[in-house]
Amino acid sequence: MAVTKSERALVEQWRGVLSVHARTMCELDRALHQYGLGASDFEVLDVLAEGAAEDGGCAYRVQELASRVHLSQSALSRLIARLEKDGLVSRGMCSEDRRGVRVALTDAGRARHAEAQPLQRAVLGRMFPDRA
Amino acid sequence: MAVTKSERALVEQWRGVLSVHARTMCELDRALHQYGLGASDFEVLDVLAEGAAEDGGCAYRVQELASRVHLSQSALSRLIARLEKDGLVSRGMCSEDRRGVRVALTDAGRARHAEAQPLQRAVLGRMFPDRA
DNA sequence: ATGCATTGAATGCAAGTGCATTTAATGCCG
DNA sequence: CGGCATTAAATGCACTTGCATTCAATGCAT
Repeated sequence: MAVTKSERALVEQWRGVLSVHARTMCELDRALHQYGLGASDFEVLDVLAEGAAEDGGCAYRVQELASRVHLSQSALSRLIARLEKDGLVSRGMCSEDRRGVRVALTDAGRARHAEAQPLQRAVLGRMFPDRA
Repeated sequence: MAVTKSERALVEQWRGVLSVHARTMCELDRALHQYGLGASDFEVLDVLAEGAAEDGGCAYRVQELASRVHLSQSALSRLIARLEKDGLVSRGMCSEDRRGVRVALTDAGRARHAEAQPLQRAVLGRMFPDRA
């Protein structure tokens, strides 16, 4: 019976995650669309901006981004291509490994992120009622 | 400063959800592919099977499914169409509202679900280490 | 009963995603 | 040095998804 009960709890837990994820993702997507961004786009910009805050470099390898963001390598590659087309990031070659690509926030990208961040945080605040 | 700290916590919380969701979803998808099912497919079968366990009827309106599963109405409609093509569910018209559609598990669907469920539960068990 | 707004589900369409493959640059072993 | 396995990123492709629209059935008001 312990088995049955914990199974039920497991399923409940998973459903909870699913539910929070779906609702938050959906709201985020809607909110960010105002700024011409999808949730994934913002996620990438956010990581880049955070990196830029720490050291001034703000240049990530695609691989590093992939490990911090929940996207496949191919999806990320295309996403970066889109962001570049919109002038929000720039792709530059990597001096120490010419296969690699360095992705950096442009001024426009930094600006867009700064614009969108408050709204994103507001949504998170709404979706995760205190006890944070 | 409290503001800054709770913002950080908020972001951490959200990233946590994102991370658990992505990893679990991915594993589930891989695991269920063995049975020719995607994660969404199983989610629907699971709801139907659960309903069938409670009352014998096991016939849901599409709307009811939509509210229990995290998919848009259109995605669900197509998903049901796929499941029907694979013979796992059947669509029947709804007597009290002829616009409505009743979706029911077929025997094959029930069987497939029964086959896949243990693996799904196993994955959940692995992804949510105890304290469930 | 007739007409009109509303609701349930299906469908056209464009976008984003993952898998598998490709292309380019490295590293290593002989 | 030359060839071969390996790694980084880009691309072909098929599939799923969501939004907007469509089509059919209701229900309500006149």
